[in-house]
Amino acid sequence: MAPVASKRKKPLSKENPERSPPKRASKRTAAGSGLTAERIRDEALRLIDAEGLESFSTRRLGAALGCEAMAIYWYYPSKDALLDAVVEALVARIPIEPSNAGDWVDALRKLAHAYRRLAHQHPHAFPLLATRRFATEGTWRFLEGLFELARRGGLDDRQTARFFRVVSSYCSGVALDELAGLKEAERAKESPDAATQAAAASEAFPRLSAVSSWLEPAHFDDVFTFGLELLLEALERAPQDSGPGPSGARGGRSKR
Amino acid sequence: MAPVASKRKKPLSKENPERSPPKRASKRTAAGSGLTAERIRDEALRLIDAEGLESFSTRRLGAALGCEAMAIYWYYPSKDALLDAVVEALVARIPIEPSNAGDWVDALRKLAHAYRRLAHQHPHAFPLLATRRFATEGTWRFLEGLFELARRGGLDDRQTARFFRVVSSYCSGVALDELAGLKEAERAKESPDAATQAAAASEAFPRLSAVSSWLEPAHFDDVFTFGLELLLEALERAPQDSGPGPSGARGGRSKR
DNA sequence: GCGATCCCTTTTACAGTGTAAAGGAACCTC
DNA sequence: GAGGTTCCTTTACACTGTAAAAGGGATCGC
Repeated sequence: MAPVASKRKKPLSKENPERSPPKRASKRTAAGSGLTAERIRDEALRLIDAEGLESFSTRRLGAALGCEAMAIYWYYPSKDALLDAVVEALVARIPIEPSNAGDWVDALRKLAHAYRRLAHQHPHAFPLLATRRFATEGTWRFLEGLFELARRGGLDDRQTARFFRVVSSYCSGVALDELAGLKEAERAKESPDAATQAAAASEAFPRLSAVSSWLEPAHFDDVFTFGLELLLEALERAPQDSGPGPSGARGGRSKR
Repeated sequence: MAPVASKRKKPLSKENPERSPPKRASKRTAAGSGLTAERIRDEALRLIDAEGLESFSTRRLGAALGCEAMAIYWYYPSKDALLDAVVEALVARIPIEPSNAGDWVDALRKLAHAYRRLAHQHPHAFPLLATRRFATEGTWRFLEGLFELARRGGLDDRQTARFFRVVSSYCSGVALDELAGLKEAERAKESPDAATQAAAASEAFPRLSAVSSWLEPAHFDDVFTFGLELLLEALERAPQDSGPGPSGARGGRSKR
């Protein structure tokens, strides 16, 4: 949910031997042992989804793949790079239509919903997204199309950037909040200890308790849509009230 | 930035011996060795700020404190619990005025700015906040006051919850995005490798490149305030247009 | 005085981590 | 065949969180 990034954290050992990850369509018979970068990455995602990010390790991944942990390092220079690839695979799951035509507000809305859906489908893997940036050809192409749509809709670059950042930040913020809320609810279900504590709190803080009940998982969809539409409505108003000129500081009525 | 949570992840060994962390004001002379839960937590935060979250370990913390790593475990049942305490100390740094009077929109605005400032002051520690929930007496009191303000402003619980969640999610989303952006910029500065890649991208994706320039650190303040005020303006409109009744589904014109 | 008891810290140990480095074994090209 | 490239395993190292036990003081009851 954030454009423009570079890659690689480590030059993989010394002075870029750049020991080629498997030259696409290796001449060697494909019967080697079935190990490929894609299979490793997919299995990594599967493991993370199944057992959580904390307990994910290269040795466990190796075991799941039927090889030693170190075999992975022929395909990825580090665990970190592998996780980058997992993130890449995740964002690739966001459906991006051709979207040559159509209005950009709706494109942004679809993107927002898809992004949040991703968080719910991969709750354990999603936090990776929030911290890492991703930079893939496909993402760039998609954003290029999205921003072109914005231009045709009459928005200048600054306005486009603002709304994009605002909406995407909102989405990842909400998603993280929701995941924390879900984990919370799970824990509360299996330990009665927290229940009494919550009850005590609701007596001491009646307003907090009343408001919090609207923040529970049952209302997640409602709250998310509420905020998103708030932003999108402002976006729809944006082109016409662009003011006296292309520049000039709008918004921000009061500082801090 | 999210209320209501429970505590403890592990029952600390077996059947709650609950080996008491230092009974406040222990009768024993305070000359023991100067080790206290607070000092440990503060030093932990200092270390994380200074050297990053990744490289923070109990042994390094022990070294910084002048004791063995295991000494920490008398004060905290696990590293995780210590990190919870660090998070607690962090949110305690958010200035919370008495705020008996005043309007709640402004209180929310101040909270938003303070939260983001925290992210910038503790870039390495901040990601802890985004994933963890915190539940301290002080936070609860603060939120109780905030929500009471909202009630006096004419908002019902549902509306209060929505705006609170929307604004706080927005803030943590933006903060994370900005931190990623800053780390990015740092890396780009020291490795010229990425520069060429970026140049290539800007040729292939002119719209993306033009819009992205508005997403750089120089415009962080501007973009953040823009989105925040967008939300707060909607909040200011909220009480009067509360519609025909206390319930009823507003917003959400189109689904997915 | 003298144990017993508590509080706090160090010691030791263990299972697990990421990954550098070297050693095969299978195949391809000459 | 010989030699090189490609993929995978073995071994090793430094480091992690933390359970368990073993001190070492201070303080108590006697």
